[in-house]
Amino acid sequence: MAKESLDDMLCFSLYAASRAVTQAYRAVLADFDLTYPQFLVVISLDHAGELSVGELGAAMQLDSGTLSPLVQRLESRGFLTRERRVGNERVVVVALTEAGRALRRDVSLAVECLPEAYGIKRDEIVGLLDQLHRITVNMGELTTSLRSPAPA
Amino acid sequence: MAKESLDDMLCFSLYAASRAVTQAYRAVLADFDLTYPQFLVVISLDHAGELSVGELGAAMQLDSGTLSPLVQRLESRGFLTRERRVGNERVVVVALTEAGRALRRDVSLAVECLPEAYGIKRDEIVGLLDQLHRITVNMGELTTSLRSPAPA
DNA sequence: TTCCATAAAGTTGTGCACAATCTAATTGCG
DNA sequence: CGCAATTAGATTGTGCACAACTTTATGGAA
Repeated sequence: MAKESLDDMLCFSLYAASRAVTQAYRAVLADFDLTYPQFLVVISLDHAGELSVGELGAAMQLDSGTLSPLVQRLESRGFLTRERRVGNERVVVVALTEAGRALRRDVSLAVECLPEAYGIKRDEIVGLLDQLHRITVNMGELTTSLRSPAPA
Repeated sequence: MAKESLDDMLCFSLYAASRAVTQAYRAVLADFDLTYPQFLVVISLDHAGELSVGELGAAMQLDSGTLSPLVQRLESRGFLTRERRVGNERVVVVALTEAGRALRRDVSLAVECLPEAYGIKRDEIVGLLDQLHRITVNMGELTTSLRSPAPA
């Protein structure tokens, strides 16, 4: 064995599929000058109402190093507000503005057509989502254990 | 409907799973000072013997804007050679050096343990790879058609 | 109350992704 | 041949991802 090609490696198939999907979203989101991660932030905030930067990071699996500048860019364009929580000034709470909610509505309509084009049958989707979640959880735990010191 | 959370969106589940897997690889590859895309280049070259930058791009689905600097970094560390093809000086042919092949062997051993940790049963893998390939192909075509002008 | 550990977000630096542009080599057509 | 169109890579600029570090705020414990 060994010498397998990239297409037989699950890690690469995931990497390629994720980028292909993101590119399709990018093509649609370009009309709104939104990047794909920015789109995810808008979706999350519309869903949750308001979230701290940390909660947003938990939802998207991203740290403040990625989210802070991303959220600042969306704030500077008027799509969301950032304010420190009274009683705990460390926490920055983020919420959509009315312009942000309008954007969410317009963008949702525009991307609605994309999931149909996956070529995945409706009855395959639930199983696929479950497999992807398992991979995400298991790899997250593995990464954590790889970084921890070996058992004392 | 609408108002669904990120975890129910296939695009996000793919994005999260891909990053989680890449992070596990990163934790292992750190010992070799290799990034995940650099690892994929080493695998591809070991598999194919030698490839032009364009062929490497076709295999990895990346353009020269990403590959050129990446390949140059690997060349500067002595893992591969870059030379223009005689008879067509536009083409740059890339191949592993002996050091590159040795790196491939060492890295392969180190990452061998990762696929077992996905938590995906052996008999699920083939179907999952097939679904991911379908998504990659279908989204690639959709992106192309979204960028082309409407049918004349 | 003072001080230290912890927590949350922001900052900095590197390397991808990708669009857009540029340069140079090649092809082909008049 | 002469030269416009094409092709292959490289370059430039923006924005993510992520590690490492800094800043500021909070919460205890002595």
